[in-house]
Amino acid sequence: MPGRKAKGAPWWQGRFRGYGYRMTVPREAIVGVLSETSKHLSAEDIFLEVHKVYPSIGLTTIYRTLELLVQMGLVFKFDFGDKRARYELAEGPKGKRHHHHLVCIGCDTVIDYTDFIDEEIELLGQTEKGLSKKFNFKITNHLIQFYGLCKRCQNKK
Amino acid sequence: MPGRKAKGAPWWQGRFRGYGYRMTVPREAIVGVLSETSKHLSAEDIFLEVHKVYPSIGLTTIYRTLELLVQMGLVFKFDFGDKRARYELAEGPKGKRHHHHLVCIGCDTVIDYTDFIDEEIELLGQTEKGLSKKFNFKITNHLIQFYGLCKRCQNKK
DNA sequence: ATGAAAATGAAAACCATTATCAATAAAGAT
DNA sequence: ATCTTTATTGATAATGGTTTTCATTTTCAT
Repeated sequence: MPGRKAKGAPWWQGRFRGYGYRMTVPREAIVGVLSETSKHLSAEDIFLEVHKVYPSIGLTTIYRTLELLVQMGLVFKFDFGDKRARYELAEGPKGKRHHHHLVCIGCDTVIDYTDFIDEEIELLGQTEKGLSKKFNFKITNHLIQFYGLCKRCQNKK
Repeated sequence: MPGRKAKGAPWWQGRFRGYGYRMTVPREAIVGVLSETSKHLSAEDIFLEVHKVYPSIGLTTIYRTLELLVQMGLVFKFDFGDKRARYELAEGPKGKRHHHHLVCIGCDTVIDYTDFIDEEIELLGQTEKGLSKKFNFKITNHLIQFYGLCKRCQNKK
């Protein structure tokens, strides 16, 4: 029954333990917020959201935890052109589909797309294999973003 | 005779004029530095290089000019994980081949690769076309980066 | 329950990038 | 060549997201 609200430990706790990290209330809350949105949240966005439930958790902890999560591969960190970094939960067990981004350089709006992912993924797989061998790299991740002007910004000028 | 040191106006001057911008000594110097390296320079790197020849040119101007160049499409701006932005001349008339990046998350080393570019470019072209139509986006650019651990960093831990 | 070590929060520090503004230089007109 | 307009520049200060610091609190194996 995959969609059910489980009472047991959330799936990500094992991940923390596996890395030798402790499970804490702030970490729980932060992953919780990330897992309930499909938006690209900034550290402050997450702070504000967490703050509603746990007002005592500070922004510093948000940053520290996010860094940890990125390092664990549980979260992706993006730069979309506005100054702040954006964070997204990497695909979890019940996760949404893997997607790439379409970024408007006029208004910094970001569209997630999944439409052409399959072909991309296949090519990426081959490319990764080739690059790994040639450069002795252990590839763990990739970033694909298209930049351009959204409809609204095309008309602006 | 494409490889010759021309005495006339460098090729990029027309580009500035075309945008209604003036051609100045600092701009000349900055594009000059970028056109003579294949490294990924930070604003400060460029400042230091320019400073050797024109000690009066300030860092502010470097930033302003880079922003201009990026906006003109003459320069690409990248974020490789160390805090500073990195800049690269977009392919010019005598430019090097278009390339993508392989970024080590251990030491922030960046490798330019061109090996698998052709297949990637073709797929990207199709994807761009599809995305443009579906989302009404005017796509002007793309970013592809692979992340992982270089040989040295794999052995470290 | 207990204690060692990890994690946290408040505040200060950091530092790449931007904004300000008076002085300078580019480019067309004279 | 000089003048005039206006973009551009440089020094300085300000900005603001992110990190550091360090004393306090919390986790979790025992």
